[in-house]
Formats: sequence, structure tokens, C-alpha cells
Amino acid sequence: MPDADKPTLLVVDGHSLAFRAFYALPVDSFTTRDGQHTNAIHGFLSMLLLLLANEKPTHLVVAFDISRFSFRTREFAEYKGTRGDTPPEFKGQVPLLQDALKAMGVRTLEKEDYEADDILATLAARGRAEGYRVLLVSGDRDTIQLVNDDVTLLYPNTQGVSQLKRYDTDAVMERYGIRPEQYPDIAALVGEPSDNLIGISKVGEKTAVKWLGLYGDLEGILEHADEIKGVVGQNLRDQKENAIRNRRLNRLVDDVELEVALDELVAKPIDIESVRPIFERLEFRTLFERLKKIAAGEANGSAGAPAPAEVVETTPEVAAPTAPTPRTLLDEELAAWLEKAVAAEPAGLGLSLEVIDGRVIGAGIATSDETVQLPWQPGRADYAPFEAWLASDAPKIMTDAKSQLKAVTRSGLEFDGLVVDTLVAGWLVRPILQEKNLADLVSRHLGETVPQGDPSQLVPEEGTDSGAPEYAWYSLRLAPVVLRALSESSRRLLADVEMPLVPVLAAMELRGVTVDHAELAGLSSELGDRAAGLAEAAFAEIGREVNLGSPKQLQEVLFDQLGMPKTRATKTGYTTDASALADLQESNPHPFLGFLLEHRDATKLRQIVESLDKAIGSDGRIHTSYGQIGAATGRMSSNDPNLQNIPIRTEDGRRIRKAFRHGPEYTELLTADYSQIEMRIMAHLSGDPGLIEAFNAGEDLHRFVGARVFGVDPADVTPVMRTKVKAMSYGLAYGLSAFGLSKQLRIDRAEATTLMKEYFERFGAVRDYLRGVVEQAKLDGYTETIFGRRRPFPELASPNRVHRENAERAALNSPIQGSAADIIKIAMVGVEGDIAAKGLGSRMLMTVHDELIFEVADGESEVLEAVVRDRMAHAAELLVPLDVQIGRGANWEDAAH
DNA sequence: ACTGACACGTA
DNA sequence: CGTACGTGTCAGTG
Repeated sequence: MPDADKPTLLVVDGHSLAFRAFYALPVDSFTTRDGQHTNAIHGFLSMLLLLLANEKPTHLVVAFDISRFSFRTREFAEYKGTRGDTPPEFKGQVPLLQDALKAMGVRTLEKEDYEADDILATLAARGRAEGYRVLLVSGDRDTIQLVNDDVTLLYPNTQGVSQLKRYDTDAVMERYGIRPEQYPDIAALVGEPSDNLIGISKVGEKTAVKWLGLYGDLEGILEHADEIKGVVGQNLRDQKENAIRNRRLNRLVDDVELEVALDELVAKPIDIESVRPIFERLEFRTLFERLKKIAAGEANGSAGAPAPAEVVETTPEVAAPTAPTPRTLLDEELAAWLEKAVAAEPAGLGLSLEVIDGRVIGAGIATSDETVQLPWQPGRADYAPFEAWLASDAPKIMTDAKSQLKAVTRSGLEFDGLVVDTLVAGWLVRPILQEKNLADLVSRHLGETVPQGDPSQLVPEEGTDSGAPEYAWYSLRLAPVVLRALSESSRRLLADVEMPLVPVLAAMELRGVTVDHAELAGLSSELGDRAAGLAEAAFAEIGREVNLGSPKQLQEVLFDQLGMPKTRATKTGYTTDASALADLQESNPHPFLGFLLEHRDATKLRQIVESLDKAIGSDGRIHTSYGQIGAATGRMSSNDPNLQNIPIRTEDGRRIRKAFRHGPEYTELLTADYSQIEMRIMAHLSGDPGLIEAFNAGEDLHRFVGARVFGVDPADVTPVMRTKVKAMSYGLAYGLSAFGLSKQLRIDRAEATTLMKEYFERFGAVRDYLRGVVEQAKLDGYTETIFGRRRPFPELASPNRVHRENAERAALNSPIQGSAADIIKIAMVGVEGDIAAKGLGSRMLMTVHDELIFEVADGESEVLEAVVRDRMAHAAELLVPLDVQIGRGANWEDAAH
């Protein structure tokens, strides 16, 4: 019978997995209202659901130990003796877990005097004999011996519970260098500290494998013990009893008498109603939702959740292929070649445009086995076939396309058909900015090294190999590898959002935004004067001149000269940041502090004004660069200059925004921003009825929430109450703690704790969701946005508490911030498309995370607003409406609302 | 000239 | 003991 047709028997070692989950998940996040710990249960069930979805077993059973005593402890009293007492917090969870499994219709098995592993061994043997494919899940290494052609072991990583490593025969051989059935011999020689089994001194895995290679098995090794030289040989002879005893104990019993036939283990459909009570008691809301989905999926015969993306580990090839030598083609030759190449590579041709001084001067085009080098000059008829292909929607694969597309436009060419930018695709695979150029990508995903160009040849001569064909060729080869590493939804995100966004960003960068130089210059000198005055006043207070911009010198002044109490410690001393100075001002008022703070404000602002002024180009406009692969969450960044951190909170700051104007051909600026998009996303993702109602009611969000939290009428929500819930709401998405909340609101800890408690009582699904995100991320190793953008979080498994908790907060925030990024990107692509389709003259200029800024052409104000509203509001269909605020004005400040 | 640490602007 | 960025300055290093 072919493997695919075999029934699949999934056998899980219950204790082993639950115990792993117990240590992988924070106990304090998984405690019910009445104090029952549930982390082991939650982790176990979550992993089980993942397995059901991914492996789709036809038969299923979970095996448990009855106690820590078995025939092995009778034989060897110290067996597993190093294990401390089972923590009571864990012990209490096992019966509940068994109840939950029972409610889910999952059979459990246990056998007096045996360990769960023996049950696994028995079921593996019987399953194999009866024509099953057997999947074992256990965290006990001894089960490696059970692997064979029909039996696969899923072994949890040290990382966490759900990153299961799949051991088939090949994987065991690769990892240990021996066949699975030889594993107990290795373990017997080396010892197993966790079972309190001592091996042979100085014998590790390496030595044991070597001996097995020489003498076949443990028996053989012991027979030839006299031939083994040196200290290890002597140790073997002295301590062979250890090895013999270990081998006896680690042999799993595969004929345990079990009162069950395999076909009784058939996986039953989940009856969601019988599960409900126990899940409610355990307060597993997210898990219940997942279970419902799986149950529904079974009902309509479709598969459950998709398998998590595999981490692609490429190994260097024996001999890396090199790019074919480029040919230079013109006219009909070029036309013929392009036609043939397009037909030969339906997924697209590799393309790299050579750019000097922002203009296209040549191109390299690649198929999998040919490359072409093409010089290019404006207006030369010879290149018509190339230009036509460039402008067509024929698929093109590039690396770092945005800068090249800008050059295309500057050179008066048209472009279409970008299907893969390997840089962007690579970032979707690993959004933690590691691979930032083609060479990095090639090394990471192809395991090859891009040959270095000749550094002496700074400017390639026309017609010579510029490197562009090679670049194109590597891009072409990277594409399928990188695409394969993406989940299906990430591939859709790439094709539908990120790729169409590339030319949109290129166009926005080229457009720039008009900024008034005179205004900035005036502001700059005014701020400069003010800073100078404040510095003088500060110096007068302390009787000397110091560098106010030097934290080190400030520390001298504050803590030595003025004898102020020490602030929070930093790596190099004590902080002098604004909030610490404000605290000092309260406890130890001193005029110097006030002058210093004001001086900081003035110089910081002036510095921003100066850098903006310097960035104004000869066209009177600032052209920022948008970093499409800048942020791990999916957001875009802006640099050179950064237009996403222009001040707004202070009056002086807003004066900077007044300098951002519409161009002379345009009538006004129009801004459009999402109001409370992150809270709306939380409402959607958590499904919290209260929050959803808040948004659908159309009332002021914080007033509504405040009314619920404080139990008053919306009309009676005071400004103080509103401020508090507002801080709480915003802090939620960042993993704010009671401590942080108390600090921010300057209230005491107890009040902050009460506020959080009250908040979560009214909006419990929010807490449940946030908790679930982190827990799911621990199991999966990544988080996902509404549109399937993934972000890996290896740090969640860190044994370092600070690192781990930082990762937990980042994981909490990622789906929210990331989904908001997905949404505005979708809106941008839509708006740009509509503007072009309608032939409007208005243009999208800037994006600031949840805001878009447009330049309005004469008479288009209304139609532009309609387009923008439509595309932004309908970028995603959530459980709550997406509210878009529009403002208009002659400058950015006036266009705000 | 570069780098790390600090501080601070935005969403 | 609140997420995500980019930028400027200081101060230490080459």
C-alpha cells in the first residue's frame, strides 16, 4: 500500500509534552480566576490542535505515565532519581488535561508498571504491523530507537513546545550518524543524566558512534573492550556494568498488553458542545475558537490550518554555478532573443538596470541559462524592443527595484510587470533586516557567493560586462527559492501588495514635497537665538559653561555640583532624559533644570529644522526615501530626511509643519488618516463585543470605554477618566504593565493595577486575545498579521528573562502594528491605481504610518477625497468600520483636522 | 572616519 | 518594567 493511502496513527506522550509546555509558558499568564494553573494544559492542547491540522491523523491516542514508579525503578532504584519532586502546579494540571482530552473525544492510555514510552513503543510496533503510518510525539530521547520507515518521531526543540523536529530514519542518521535502532547503544555508553543513568567516563557521542562503526553494537563493543586503547578503553572495561544496566533500562517494551485495538483509536469528529464546559472552566477562549475552526473544517471536509512555514536551511552546493557570459544584442537580434526568452521563462526574466547619476545607462537581462548585456541611450531606435518589453506587463524579477524604477522614470522610460523583488520577498521571509543586498540574499538563500567585481574599474565602459547581467541572473535564480520559503498568504501579500507598492513608492519619492526654505530659515534662527539665551541662563545658574548636549558633563553638574539624587542608571552613568529631569524638578526644584529642558527642546527642534532645510532640493522640494523593508512589523520607514518624525505635539513643532506646502501647480494639501486604527484592529482580532460596540456606536472611543470601565454614563466621563482609559487603551497594544501605566499617568501602582483589572473585566476578550498571541507565537515561533505577514520570534524561547519578556511585548504588538501597515499599504496601491485610472492630476506625496498626504490639482478636491475615502475605508473588511479623517489646507499643519 | 550610547521626534 | 522607526550629538576608538 502506498504511504499516502495508509492510515496515520498519532501517539503522543502526554506527560512529556505537557511538562515541556509547563516550562515553556509563563505560569502567571495562564491562571484562571479561581487560581487554577493552566499553562501546561494550554500549551499541550495548542500543540495538539496544530498537529491535528498539519498531520491530519486518522487515529489518535495520548499516553500517560501512571506514576514515576515502574518496573525500571524496581530494577534500579535511582532511575530518574535526579528528578526533583514534580512541581504541584504541574501535577494538578494533568487530570484536567485528561478531562479536556476526554471531552474532545481523544483516547488516553496508561498502564500500571510501565512508562508512557513503552506504550508508544507498543503502538508503534502494532501500528507498523497493521499497515499504519505512525507518528510519535515525545520529548524523551529514548523514543528515537522506535523510528523506522513507517514510524516518525516528532521531537520538541529545546526552544519550546511546538517547534517539533521531525525525525525519520534519514534525519536520525544525519543528526546522530547512526541508525535509529542503534541509538540506545549510544545512550547506554554516554549515559542519560536526566534519567540519572551514568555512562562510561570520557565517552561522548563522538566516541560512541566511532565504536559502533567499528564493532556494530554494544555487545560487539564490550566483546572487543580489550582492544580499545587509552584511558577511555580502561574506563569502558571498568564501567561496563553501567553500560549494560543502561541498555537494559533504555530498551522500550514493545509488547505491553493494552486493552485496546488500533481501530478503536480512530479520530472522532470533535463535538464542540461537549468541549465547551471544560474549556470555559479553563478560560480557554482563543483555543476554543481554534477548536471550533478545526471542527468546522472537518465538517466540510477541508483541511485545517495551513502548515507553518518551514525554515529553509540551504546547504552550500558542491560547485556553485556561475552566471553565463553575457552577450551584447541590438535591434532584431535583441527583439528575437527577448521573444524567445519570454516564452522560455514564464515566471519572468531576471532584470537589472544599470544606473549612473540617477539615469539608466544599461541593462542586464537573464534567463536561467543565458544573459544579455544592453547599453542604453535615450532616443536610440536600436533599443525599441527592450523599451517595449520594459513597458509591457511581461513578468520581471529584480533585486532592489525601487531605485532602478526611479531611474527608469527619470530617463523617460515606462515600466510594468514587476513580479518579484527578491529583496522585498527575502524581507517577507525574514523581516529582521539581515539581508540588505543581493550578495546577502544569494549567500543566505542559495548558499553561494557572488563573485566580486573588479574594484579598479569604477565606471564600466559601455558594452563591457557591468555586472548587471550577473545581477539579473542571480535575481532570477533567487526568486523561486525565496518564494518557496514564503507561506501562501505571504506570497499573496507579496504579489498583491508589496510588489505593486514598489512603483508607488518610487513615484512618491520622485514627486517630493514642497517645503518653504525662508520659513524654515526664519524658524531656525529664532530657535537658535532662544537656545543661546537659555544656555546662558542655565550657565548663570551653575556659575560655569558646560556642554549642555553632553550627558556626561550634565551628570557632573546635576549629581556632583548640585548634589541631586541619582536618577535611573544607564550603561555609562545616570540618565538625564526629559522624564527623569521632570522628576528631579519636582523633588529638587532648581532653575537650571527648567532652562536645560527648554534648551533641549529648542536645540532638538532647530536640529530638525536644519536638516529639513538642508534637504530641500533645487526644485524646492524634499525627496525622502521610503524604506519598504525597513521595519520588522511591515511598516515603512522614511529616511534622508525622515519625514515621519516631524514634530506635532508642541506649538513650535507645528510651525515646522506649516512650512510643508503644496506645489505651485496645485491648490491645496489634503491629508487623510485612519482614526484609532490599532484599537480597531484589536477590536477585530479579539472579537471583543464591548470594543466592537464602541466603534459601531460611533461615539468617542475613550469616552465609551471610560464609561464602561468606571461604570458611569458616557456623559459623566471626566477628562481625568478619559485620559486614564486612553493611556490604558494605547498601552495595551504595547504590552504595557501596571508599573508602566502608573509611571505614565503618575498614579500609584495600586490604582494602575485596579484600572487594568477593571478594564479587563469589561473587555475580557482583549486580554484573552493578547495573551493568546504570545502563547501562539511561542508555539509557532512567529506572529502573523490579518493578511498573513509573518514575523519570527526566536527570542521568545530565550532563557534570559529580560530578552524573553522584550520579545513577548514585541510579539504582542506585531500583529496589530503589522496589520495596520498591511491596511495602509493596500490603500496606497488602491488610491494610486484609481488616481491613474481616473486620469487625475492630484498626487500622493507622503505616508506617515496611518496618514497619507496628497497634493490636490485644481478642481479635484472632491473627487480626490472620494477616491481616498473609498480606498482607505475599504482596504480591509473588519468587524468594525475603518474611519478616515480628511483635512485640507495650504500647508500640512492647516490640513490637519 | 567609524561606532556605541544616549536622547528624542513621530505613529 | 511600552511597540516600531531615524537622526543628531558626544565621546571613545581607529
